[in-house]
Amino acid sequence: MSNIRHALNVKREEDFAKWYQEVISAADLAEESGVRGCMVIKPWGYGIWERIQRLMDDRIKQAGVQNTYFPIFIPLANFEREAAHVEGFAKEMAVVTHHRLIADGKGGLIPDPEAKLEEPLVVRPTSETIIGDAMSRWVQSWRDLPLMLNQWANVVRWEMRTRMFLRTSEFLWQEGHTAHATREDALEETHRALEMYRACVEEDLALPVIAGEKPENERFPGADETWSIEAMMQDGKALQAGTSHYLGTNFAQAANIQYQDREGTQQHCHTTSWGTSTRLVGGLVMTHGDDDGLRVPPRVAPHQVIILPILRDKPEDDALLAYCEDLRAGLAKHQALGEPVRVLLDKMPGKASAKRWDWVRKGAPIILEVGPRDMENGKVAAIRRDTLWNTESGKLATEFVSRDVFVSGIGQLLEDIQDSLFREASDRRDANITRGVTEWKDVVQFYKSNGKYPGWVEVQWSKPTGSALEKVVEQLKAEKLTIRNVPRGSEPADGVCIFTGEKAVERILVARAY
RNA sequence: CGGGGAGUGGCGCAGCCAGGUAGCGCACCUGUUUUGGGUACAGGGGGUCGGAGGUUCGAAUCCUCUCUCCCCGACCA
Repeated sequence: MSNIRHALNVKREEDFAKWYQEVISAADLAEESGVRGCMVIKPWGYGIWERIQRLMDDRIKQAGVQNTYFPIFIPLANFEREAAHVEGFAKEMAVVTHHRLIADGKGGLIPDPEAKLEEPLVVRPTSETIIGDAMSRWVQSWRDLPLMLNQWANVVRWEMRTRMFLRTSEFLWQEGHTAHATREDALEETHRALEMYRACVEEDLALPVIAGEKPENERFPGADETWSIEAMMQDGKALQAGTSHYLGTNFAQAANIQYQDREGTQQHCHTTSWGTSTRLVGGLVMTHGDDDGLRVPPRVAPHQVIILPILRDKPEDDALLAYCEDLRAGLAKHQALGEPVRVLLDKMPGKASAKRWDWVRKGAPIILEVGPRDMENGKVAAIRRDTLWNTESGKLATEFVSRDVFVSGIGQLLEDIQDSLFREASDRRDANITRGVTEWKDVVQFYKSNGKYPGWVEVQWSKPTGSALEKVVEQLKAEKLTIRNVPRGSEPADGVCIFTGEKAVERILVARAY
């Protein structure tokens, strides 16, 4: 318990924001770059992102969506077309105005005034406009629909305040863009993407989420409907982990995406867009991290098993390494969670004990220590990252098991870890959603008295619009609260609106958010 | 972008108020010791003190400007 000596210097309960940063650096995920709001993603962090990409990409392709790549630069005129979109993004755009540098005469360089672009290019904050432009050329007939595209790319949004992975000026993501003949088809796609995100994030990243529709004030600029999956972090705040938008015909009208229907008349397409980003890595940290660093769920772990030979700089090391290599090959032949087990034999020089703590902080699901005596006895010393400590003794809960038993059970073990991480997170999430609050003062009181771990509150409302909604948003803002979403498939409303006192029409989740 | 805080070897910090030419812990390297393990001891390497300009005989320390990061707010994935 208290005698446990943790691998990090900051504990979650002491200072969650500081702890988060320490995990990012201690787990070797990323570091500051010196460029405002931009980060360098290091091998372990990028490896996790690559796993997410891989699993998400498989799901995207299974749905019949094709990958493409569009330019990072968007002509200003192109970007200007959709009014709400412009209004939403204009204030956070990076703009390219010159194409050449010249010496400033003081040993430095400045943009060449002679090389000013006739029309500035904006760095994409998202690609609806430029992809819409292509769609207008690619779609002619109802036979061309649906057109379903995706791209993996970087985007730039000039953020006021940034946080590693959660909100950076440049981030990596996937953006799906589809065009359909009818509203029904586009809505179906919007929900299909949302469900795909729910499944990927819950099953692969082990982050329990609540899928639902965003209220009007939280909609994507230019969307008719915005849906999200919301995950609860360990400090009780909500993290939007993925969004899916039904764009109506707004972008189709702006970009002139039309098709000729079976009757020969021109119709505007109904489009959708949906995205998930490197923010998911931040969600992984704030959901599965503990006071010893990160815990990576096996499905997204670049390496699921780390073999650490206890090398002693002696001739016997060769035999031990051969034994470990044999162990590695044996494990790699097994399947876990539908894929070959990913094993790393860490032969890097250095003390095994120091390397063990490095892997603990990084969150490799299983660490195997193999010394000469293990080799002799045919055993391995196995450490499960998700249940690291023996809380009674305050020591690591290392298990000495027979090598053969361990190898044949690896698939089941990794599955157990994946499941238990998800269960731990979803139990915590469920325990911290409070339902049945009917008075606004109780909501205020709730957040006053649960400052450390606010959690979420479900309330009923009358779904006001326009200025009435603005008033509600102001009221929430005063308590640092936001409406997360209207959970999909929740019970119908049966009370009165907590804000207006009118008859309630639906249930919403209220929370503090990242 | 407003308010507050901070940038000193890889990490965490002291020194700055009362200018004199850089220090501690961890990590790292070498050696010895130890060997079911976050070992111990000894020796050693590494920093133009975020950057630029200024004051001064002399600046990590004082002044000006600037960049970056953190916290709070406004904005947002």
